[in-house]
Order: sequence, then C-alpha cells, then structure tokens
Amino acid sequence: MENTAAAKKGRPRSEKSRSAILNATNKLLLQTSVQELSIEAIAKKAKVGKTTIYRWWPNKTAVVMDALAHQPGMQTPLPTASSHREAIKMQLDKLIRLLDSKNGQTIAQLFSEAQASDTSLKIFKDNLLEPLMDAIAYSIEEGQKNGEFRQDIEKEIAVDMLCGPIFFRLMAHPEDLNDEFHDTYANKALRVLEA
Amino acid sequence: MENTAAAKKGRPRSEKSRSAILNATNKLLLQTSVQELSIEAIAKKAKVGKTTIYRWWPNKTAVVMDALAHQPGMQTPLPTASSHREAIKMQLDKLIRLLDSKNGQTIAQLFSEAQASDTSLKIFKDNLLEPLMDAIAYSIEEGQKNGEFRQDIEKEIAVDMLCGPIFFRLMAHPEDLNDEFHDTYANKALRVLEA
DNA sequence: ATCCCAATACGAAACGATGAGTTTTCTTTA
DNA sequence: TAAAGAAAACTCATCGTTTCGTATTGGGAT
Repeated sequence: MENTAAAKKGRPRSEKSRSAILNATNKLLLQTSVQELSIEAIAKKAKVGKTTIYRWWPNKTAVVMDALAHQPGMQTPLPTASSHREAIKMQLDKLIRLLDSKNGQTIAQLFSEAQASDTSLKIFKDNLLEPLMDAIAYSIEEGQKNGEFRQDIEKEIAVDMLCGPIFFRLMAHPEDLNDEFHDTYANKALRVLEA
Repeated sequence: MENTAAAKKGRPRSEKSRSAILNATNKLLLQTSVQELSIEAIAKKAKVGKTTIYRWWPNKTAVVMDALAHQPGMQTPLPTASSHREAIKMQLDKLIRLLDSKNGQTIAQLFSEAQASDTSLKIFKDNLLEPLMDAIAYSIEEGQKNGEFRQDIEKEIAVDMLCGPIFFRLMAHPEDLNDEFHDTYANKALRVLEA
C-alpha cells in the first residue's frame, strides 16, 4: 500500500493519522477477528474520521495488511542460504513461525476475506502470497537447473505442496501448528523435490 | 444437519419448506458468493419466513452445507479400492473433481466462513473436512501397518501434505485447478508415503 | 516578506442502504 | 393445545458515501 506524497498544492496527508490508524488496527486485532473488525471501530480508536481511512485505503483488508506490515520485525529479510534447499527450508520455517504467532489467525482470516472479494484477493496476493510463492518458485527452479532437485515436478505444483499443508493446518486444525511441526515439517516436505 | 422429526404434539415440520429452502440456496449460490448470500434472500426465494430458516439451522453456513449435500450426486460413495494407495488416490481425485466443479468456490468460501466463527468451523469440519481427513488417515494408517507405506511420517502430517495443496490451489490460484492437475497431482502427492 | 486564494486533508456527523437475529401476529396443521 | 408456518416489524450495527466546518499547504500577487 503506497501513498503518493507528491509535492502538491493543498494540505499534505498526515503521517500521524496514518500511524494512529495502523496502531489502532493492530491493537484491535489482538482481540478481534478480521471479520468482526469494523472500520468504525478503527476510526474511533485512532480518533480519525472514516473518510480519512477510506482516503488512504480501499477496504478493510488493505488496512489490516498495512497494519501487519507495520509491526516491528515483520520486514526482516532472511540470511543468504548455502543451497537452494536451505533457502526453501528457511522460507518454510519463517512461514510456520509467522503463522504460529499472534498474527496466524489474522492471516487465515485475511486469506478468507480474499475468497469473498477480488480487491481483497489482489491485496493479499500482492502483499503476502506472491512474494512467498515467487521466492520459493525461484529457488526450486534454480535448484532444478543445478541438479540439486529432481526435474520431474513442475515448480508450481511443488510450491503448492510445500506451502499448502502449512496453510491447511492453519485453517483446519491450527492447534497442531506447534513445536513438533516447526521442527519436522520442512525436511519432510522437501522430500517432494529430492530423489 | 439433522432434524429430529419425533412424533410430537403440534404441527410437524414441513419437508416442503425445507426442500424449498435448500433448492433456493443452491440456485442463489450459482450467482452469489457465500459471503454475499443473505438469509433474507434465501427466505424470499424459497417463499418462507426467516424464522423458519432459523428454526431449522443455526446460521447461514449450516444452510449452505445442507444445500450442498442436498445436490444430486453429492453423496456418491467411492468404490472399494484394491490397495490403500488406491483408496487415497480415489479420495484425492474425488476432492479435486469436487473443488473444480461449480461448488469449488462455494467450498472455499465456506472454509473462509469457518475462520470467522466457531459455529461455522464445527459445521464445516463435521460435514466435509473431518470425514475426508479421517478416511485418508485411516488408509494411511492401514497402509503403514501392512507395509504399503513408509512408517517415518505421522499420518496427521501426511494428511495435510495430501489435502493441503489442493485447498491451497483452490484458494490461492483456482484457475490452476485444471485437467493437468487432475491427472497428475495424486500420483505426485502420494510419493510422500512411498519409499 | 506578507497576504490571499485555491486545493487538499482533516475529524465529526449525518445519510441511505442492507442485513443480522429476534419478536410479534395471525393462520395452519396435527 | 401445541408447534410450525409466513409475513411483518423491530433493534442494532456497519457499510461506504456525503456534507460541513476547520486546518494546512503551495503558489501567485503585492
């Protein structure tokens, strides 16, 4: 989500309001699902007008995605990996950690919102799904090129087979996103790519 | 979803109303998402009172689940399989066919509703997820017992790794639930269980 | 440098629309 | 008599939009 803060005639947008909105959203998300969260509640907690929120963001999903990204630590890049297998493993471990955090349910709920609205789907894909899938797909492709991985599986299916089970567990039985799953999943899943 | 049509004093429940509600729901689902579908619209189309719907079902998810199950062909049992691998393959193929049908989006949307409401989650689990997962888990377990499958993977993770990618594709990039996926997925996924 | 105007953003309130789930009322069915 | 039916009304909440008065800028004129 970007704001084009071009140097135009007129009152500039208030970073204070924006920050208040994102912080209020994060606070409300600690006790409210995405579906139950209302723009009215965010506006009230942030002490801003609803029009201000709608001026900056197209819908609730967009606000929540920005609020998530605004949390400290959410933009931490991964270290450089020694192999493509290692790179994928780090991506999967990072995903599991994220989904097993206080943000896990929120992300499940955002994925759900994406099923109901094309606008929300695009936002969720642009901000979370596609960066993840593209990074993994790249590692798969390079690993297949250099002989690290088997060649007889398309990278698209492989991405589904690496990421799908994590999201499925998140949505179907989230209580099983636990330490054991953390410790074991990535290695088991990577068998899909190995001879 | 059951109705206890016990022989009680008073007016019996009308199978005609129930059927009208389920048919109306199915018709509306052809052009409306679960999220956009309203109880008011169902009541209007079925020419029943809202109270009648709420008398039979706790919420919209429950009505939709029943409407799906009410469609002809939805309760078709699978034939007996020659091996546990074959049984799992048939379950996965059936799931892919279901999710690549006109009901696929509805099921994605129901799964989404389940993230927002414990009542809806229970309904979705009872009616779709758990029967599927239990059937596959049973075949895995038996296949591990008789040596058909490798033993070093817990059946719960294996179920996630077999079902998860299908649901993930349904929700993340449904346009790729296509013939090629139909033809190839189950065999690739079953490698997880093979030596 | 100062002032003024136009443009944009702000918060607050109001608006019309919609639908949830519940209650009420009268009729129907055993 | 009891339970279910349809229809209408009810209260409440929220959506996204509109309206309004105030605030804050940039740019031009003086």
